[in-house]
Amino acid sequence: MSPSIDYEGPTPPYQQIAAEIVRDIESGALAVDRPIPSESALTRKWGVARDTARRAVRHLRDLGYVYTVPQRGTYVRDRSTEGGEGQDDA
Amino acid sequence: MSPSIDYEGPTPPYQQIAAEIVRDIESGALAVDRPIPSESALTRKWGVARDTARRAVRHLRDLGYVYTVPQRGTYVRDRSTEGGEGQDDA
DNA sequence: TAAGATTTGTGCGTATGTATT
DNA sequence: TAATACATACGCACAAATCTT
Repeated sequence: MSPSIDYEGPTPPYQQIAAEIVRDIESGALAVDRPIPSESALTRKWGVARDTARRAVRHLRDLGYVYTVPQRGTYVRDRSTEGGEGQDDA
Repeated sequence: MSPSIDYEGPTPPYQQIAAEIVRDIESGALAVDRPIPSESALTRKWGVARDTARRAVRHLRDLGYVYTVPQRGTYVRDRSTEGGEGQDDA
């Protein structure tokens, strides 16, 4: 199913994209240590600018859902037992 | 003296700008809870794009040197005793 | 009350450098 | 050599909140 951005609501596009990826992670659609869609992929999939896709990825990193390997890609992080720095939410 | 960016070295411009502000903070030139130069000011002062100025500010935030109040400005954070989340460096 | 300036937040487009495959 | 992907940097624009006049 193709996602769509809501430009009217209060939630910024990059957060909407991040939320979608979070759902994919928590549902298991995106497994641990597997790459999430690239910036280009997100750009095409959502019809947004690269910066927006970048913000989404950065947001996920800030939330601790993923980790980025420079010049390689961004991967799903294991939030279950690895380390204890997992910030749950609010 | 007017600062200048070194575009040749390995240190990206936004980090050079951030480092300069860190020096101002640690020297006391920028006091706690006082605003650091705005993004526009940094843009003019260093002759860089706003994106670069924003990165510098974000970097300072990531390092725990400042905090940003939306639509207000970015201020020097008290890293001495307030809270214990101060990440010293590496 | 209103207008204007200031500042941050967000978005889009593009280019270059570097590393990996 | 080429495609892919990330990091960084440049440009521009508008919105929202704040502050000043």
